[in-house]
Amino acid sequence: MFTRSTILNRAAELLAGSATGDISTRAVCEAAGVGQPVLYRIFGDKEGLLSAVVDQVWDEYLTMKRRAVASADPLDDLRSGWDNHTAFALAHPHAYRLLFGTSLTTVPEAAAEAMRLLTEVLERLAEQGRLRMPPQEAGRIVMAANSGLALALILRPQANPDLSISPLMRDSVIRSILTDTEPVPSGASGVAAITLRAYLPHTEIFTLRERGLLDEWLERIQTEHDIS
Amino acid sequence: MFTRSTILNRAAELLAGSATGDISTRAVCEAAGVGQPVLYRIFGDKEGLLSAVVDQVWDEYLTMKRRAVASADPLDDLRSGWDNHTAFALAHPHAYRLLFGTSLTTVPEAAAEAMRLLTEVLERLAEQGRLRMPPQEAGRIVMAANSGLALALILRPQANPDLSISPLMRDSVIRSILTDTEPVPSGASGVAAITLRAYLPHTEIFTLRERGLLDEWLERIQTEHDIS
DNA sequence: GTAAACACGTATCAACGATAACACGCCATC
DNA sequence: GATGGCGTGTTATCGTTGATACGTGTTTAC
Repeated sequence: MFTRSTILNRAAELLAGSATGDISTRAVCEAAGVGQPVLYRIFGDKEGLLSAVVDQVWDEYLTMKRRAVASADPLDDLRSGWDNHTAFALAHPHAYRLLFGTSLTTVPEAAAEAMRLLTEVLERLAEQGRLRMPPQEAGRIVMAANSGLALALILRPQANPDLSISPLMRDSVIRSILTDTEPVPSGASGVAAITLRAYLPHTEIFTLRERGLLDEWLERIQTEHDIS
Repeated sequence: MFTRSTILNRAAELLAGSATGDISTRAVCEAAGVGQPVLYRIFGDKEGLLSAVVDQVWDEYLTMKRRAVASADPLDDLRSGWDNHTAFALAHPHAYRLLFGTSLTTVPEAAAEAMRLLTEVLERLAEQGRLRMPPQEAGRIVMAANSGLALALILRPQANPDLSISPLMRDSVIRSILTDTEPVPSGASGVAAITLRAYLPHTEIFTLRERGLLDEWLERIQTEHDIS
């Protein structure tokens, strides 16, 4: 499949160089030195071509992000992830708009992968007891906020001339999903178990047997973490 | 200017009824009973037509919002503004996507007007000393977050099947721009449940069945505390 | 050696955005 | 009252675009 990558590269170049973010299959085929039927046999559709282009452009960004080593504090990863996301959007505005601003019927891959990487970082935060909501919901919030800001920066630069809004919004959103407590690196689970064991007698949502078994399990977590 | 409003109404209907969010000037003219040159003399361009359609669709929403009486607490206005914004986006997905997801060169007035109304509410909050940043910056943050969420709900409904993410994100974003006047509502037990649920996949001290049941119970605690 | 499978280009279609050229009704001006 | 400008509409047409039918050359299997 040599022609496929050729078409993909030329299409990506034309998309990056276009003023409106729209490209024609004819121009792509002419740049790639092939006829139109070749393109349609490989990608089936113009939308199929655009989806493949978006996936390719995003892939280099996502592989770079995957390769990045997790730092000691997941909060740093969360912040740098936001900054990288925003920088990528500004560097590839058309590809970004195709992924986050239009409804391509066949592009779940890049978006799902980005969300997966984000959720990983958030789960590390949750393990430390610093997340005030489930990682999935926090991920949706961060992703929606980040993409909303990036689209605003791309599509309305005159209304958002100041790029410093990005770290400001980043820290605001991150603050809103975190607890106010300091990080508890290792003992978070044990502390959480203690907290819940103290809470159990005051709730009515469990039967006596459930409560008893839950208390046993929480105790098991607690002793696992050597908190006495 | 009777034909202008006729064309505008027919175009809005066709846009609302279209599957892809795209309409052709030919179809609009045929529905309005006029020739194409009429459309082009009035709106100059297809983009001019789309901008006018977006402005018209948004106008009914904005006038409704303008007419709404300011409540005693600007925080209530801010919350209802978020909810109305989201509801409008879901009710008019194509017009919304045209305004917040594409780069119409002839900028619709609607975006600036929506931002102005939002800033008014935020200025009332600032007067009460409850805003931790200038109203303009807070407005950009809230607008970017709200539009990002709305676009995600419109364009990726399968990834965001739960509409309850909207009030969750609303309160998170609002909390992040306000001064810390209110404590975390539910506090320790809910956070402890979240922490332990994130910890469960990484421990070996439970069997698969134990882990599954424990996760269910922790979820029950979490929802009982309704962290939002 | 022959036929089937495959890949590619030529020519073409239907739909689209946009425009030139012209036709009609209205109103102020002389 | 004739006339010229002006707003408003039509018909016919151009160039471009997404998409495809069809023929041709090449490779592969037996």
